[in-house]
Amino acid sequence: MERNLEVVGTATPPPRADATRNRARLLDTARRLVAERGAEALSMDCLAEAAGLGKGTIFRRFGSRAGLFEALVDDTERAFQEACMSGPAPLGPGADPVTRLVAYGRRRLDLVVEQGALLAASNHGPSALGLHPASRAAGMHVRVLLRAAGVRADLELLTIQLLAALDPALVLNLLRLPGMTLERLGAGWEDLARRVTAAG
Amino acid sequence: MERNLEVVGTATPPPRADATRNRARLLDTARRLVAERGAEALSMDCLAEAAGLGKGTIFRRFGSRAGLFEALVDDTERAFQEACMSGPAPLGPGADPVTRLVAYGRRRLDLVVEQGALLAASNHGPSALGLHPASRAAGMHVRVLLRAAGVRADLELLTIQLLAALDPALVLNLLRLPGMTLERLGAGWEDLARRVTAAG
DNA sequence: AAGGAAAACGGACTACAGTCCGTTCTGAAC
DNA sequence: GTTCAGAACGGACTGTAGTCCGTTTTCCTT
Repeated sequence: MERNLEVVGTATPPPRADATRNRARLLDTARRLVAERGAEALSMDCLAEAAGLGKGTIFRRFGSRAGLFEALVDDTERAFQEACMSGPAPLGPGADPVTRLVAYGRRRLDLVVEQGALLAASNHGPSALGLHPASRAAGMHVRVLLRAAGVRADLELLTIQLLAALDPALVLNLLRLPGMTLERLGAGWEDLARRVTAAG
Repeated sequence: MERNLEVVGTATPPPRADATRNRARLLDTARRLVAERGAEALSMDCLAEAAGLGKGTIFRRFGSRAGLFEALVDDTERAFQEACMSGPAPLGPGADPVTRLVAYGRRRLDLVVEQGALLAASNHGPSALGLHPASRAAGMHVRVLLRAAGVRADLELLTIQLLAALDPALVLNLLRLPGMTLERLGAGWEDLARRVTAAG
């Protein structure tokens, strides 16, 4: 008898019951603590104690602090990605590429305002690269839009340069500056996007 | 008798001899350790021991780890800033603004390759803002060039967006990507700068 | 239902940035 | 030269992310 009837080749064994239960418990507790005291104040020791679990369990499950936050924003990121790929225009297909690119940045800025601390904390490493799936998806999306807009350039690089302007940590800090508003950032993004796509 | 003959008004008392000596000793030791083992491997405990000083002294002098690295790159940053303001073209005055902007980014990328780890470690906070003097000077310079190039936009914001593409941590990570070279980054910057300044 | 291998767990442990406060040193005034 | 106020120092202390390995739990096999 095979241990896995569905996939014979690269079979990943199903997670154990306690692993699943504890994962859910950690995420629930984390969400509660974040709601109560903010994302920055959430330490791993604190979470472990509040969830009644060991610290090692957190790191086994999520790999790092950033990995935990990545899991926390996973739903939102999936929904956002879905909206980009198959939702209504102007974010989804239907509008022209530049309009979609503008809408992408504006919606992204909204997201940062809504849950910026979570997003910033979910950034692994020094700066955004195409490592975690969410940022990989973002890069793909923007690159496709740029190509569709007829931009002829090093699209991979241009994409990274554009997305750097939407980096949650950067945006969060900008919003703390006097005289900086979400509207202004949105207008700035639109201007940048139009300039970059203007030449062709 | 006045304690300070030169500046009467807001007189900052001169630093004590031991403070000056220890500051120099810390910087020397730090430079040596960085040369031997790299910037990432330099811990403050380690530096304190190697310099034969207490850890408190480091923090009293430099405020933070980033502050220490800021002091370490201070010479280079000053020279760079000087070259931008009054050096030979195309970096300094003489060339047209767009050419200067292109040269600025290219030279900045060179600097990141030369001492990227130091620059990355000297970044306070989450992402670059106009807080420490070096980045304030960079912002001023780019903003002036954009204005001189006739760009009509939210220049403060556009400057930040452009400089985000030169962030040391980002650039350092990009260079680790397969197929990414300094030349490619330079070309990418040039393309971005020309696109942004094209519209007016 | 019993056995056992592998996965998951727990919490002590390490390494690190940054703080605190009692102690030491400097330099200016007399 | 003595004094002394305040600057500078030292290193123990705190809080944090992440690691390690002996112990416990799961669940497949028989």
